[in-house]
Amino acid sequence: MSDPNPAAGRAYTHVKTRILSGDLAGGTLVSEVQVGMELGLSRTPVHEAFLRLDAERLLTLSSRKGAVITPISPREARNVLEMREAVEATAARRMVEDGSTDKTLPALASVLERQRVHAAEGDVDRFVAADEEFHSLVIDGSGNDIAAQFYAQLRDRQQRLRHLLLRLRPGDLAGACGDHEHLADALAKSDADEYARVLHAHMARYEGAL
Amino acid sequence: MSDPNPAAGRAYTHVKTRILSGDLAGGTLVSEVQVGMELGLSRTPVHEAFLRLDAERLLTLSSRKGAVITPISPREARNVLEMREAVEATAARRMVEDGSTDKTLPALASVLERQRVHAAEGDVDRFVAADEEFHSLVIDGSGNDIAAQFYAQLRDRQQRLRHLLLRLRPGDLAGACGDHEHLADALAKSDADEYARVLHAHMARYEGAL
DNA sequence: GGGCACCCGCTTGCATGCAAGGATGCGCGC
DNA sequence: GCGCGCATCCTTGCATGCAAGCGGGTGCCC
Repeated sequence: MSDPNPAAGRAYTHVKTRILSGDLAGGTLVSEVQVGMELGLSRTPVHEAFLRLDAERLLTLSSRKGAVITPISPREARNVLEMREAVEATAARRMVEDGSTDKTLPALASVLERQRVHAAEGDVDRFVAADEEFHSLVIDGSGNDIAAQFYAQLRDRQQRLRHLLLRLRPGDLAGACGDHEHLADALAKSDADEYARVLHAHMARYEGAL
Repeated sequence: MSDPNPAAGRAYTHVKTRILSGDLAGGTLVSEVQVGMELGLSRTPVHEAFLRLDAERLLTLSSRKGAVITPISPREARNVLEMREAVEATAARRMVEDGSTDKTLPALASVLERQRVHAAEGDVDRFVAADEEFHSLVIDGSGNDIAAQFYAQLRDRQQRLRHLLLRLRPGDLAGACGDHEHLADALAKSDADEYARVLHAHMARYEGAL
């Protein structure tokens, strides 16, 4: 996903990073030549990058006018969290149905352990990385490729929200760890409904924070 | 979505149609020049089309070898149906929470009526179109853009499955209509849980058919 | 006969040229 | 002063040229 072609991949990563970090604000008009100059590339690979980003709804190409960075709608946070919840609850349910939780539980425990350390140290960046890893493990464990594809996009959008809006308060970190512990427990008990309930509360915590 | 640029859009639609209809089987190697010749275009717009289709996972670009049509995995049907169920149940739940079912119910009733006619006439193609319209109305009614985006992709993938595998038996049409009636009723009663239950059964019906 | 190297044709990646479409701002007419 | 039209600059859409990577087939050598 990160090096399909040297030039096009570089352009893609460059622009995407700037969008997700909030460096390029919504509504900004960017041109292919401009980005190309910055990276020493011609328009072609930049155009490719723009097409991919357009498919991800991170910008909108309008013919012969340029590309405008998609503004974040007020409903974006709710939309993202709702979809994350839907996808992940379904993934957990499938793992329970298939009896394949055993393959994922050890990895979850390992991530959770690291996450607790980062929470204690107040290392928010690593904490967030571990948080994402935890949820991704569940998605991947389900074996549903489409869920994984969707989840990757949702992760991007949430990253963009995180940079735009406030950072998590350190006090929330411990609570999130507790949530994850409950989630892992629910999986260990093969209780998909409880997983869904706890996940819903977990998302509500984030929604409150945004 | 269907005419971003004249040439690139034509190439995109052309190739996508052939993939979804099963005309281009999984594993087939297609080249840009080949498609360009067929449509009287140069490689550039065809390349654009390929990039978009790659983003939708309908084909895979491998550098300097060509584009291979993504084969349908044996798990594809289950993956698609699971995600459809997750997304649509969430959409219905939001409509209930927001009390916005009233805006959608009349349209649902209208589609349902048409669908019954098509079922009675055994017009499978129109029936399927109405079926898709019904579900899309629910998704759109939720106002979750991301859900709509995901659902559109799922619809494409399901269309591909439908063409690859057996057609629906006419006997199923009436049953599907009954399901839709139940779904609309659940929405009218603002019972999101019942909607989810009926939807699950509805999807199981399709999964059995594949 | 078997194995290896090379060459050729295929493919795309990227740069560039040309032309068309849209927005802006200036100047003219009123 | 106000409004309209035009010219210009900006943007991208698409075609094409060139080079590089990959695979298949052939021919050589052993």
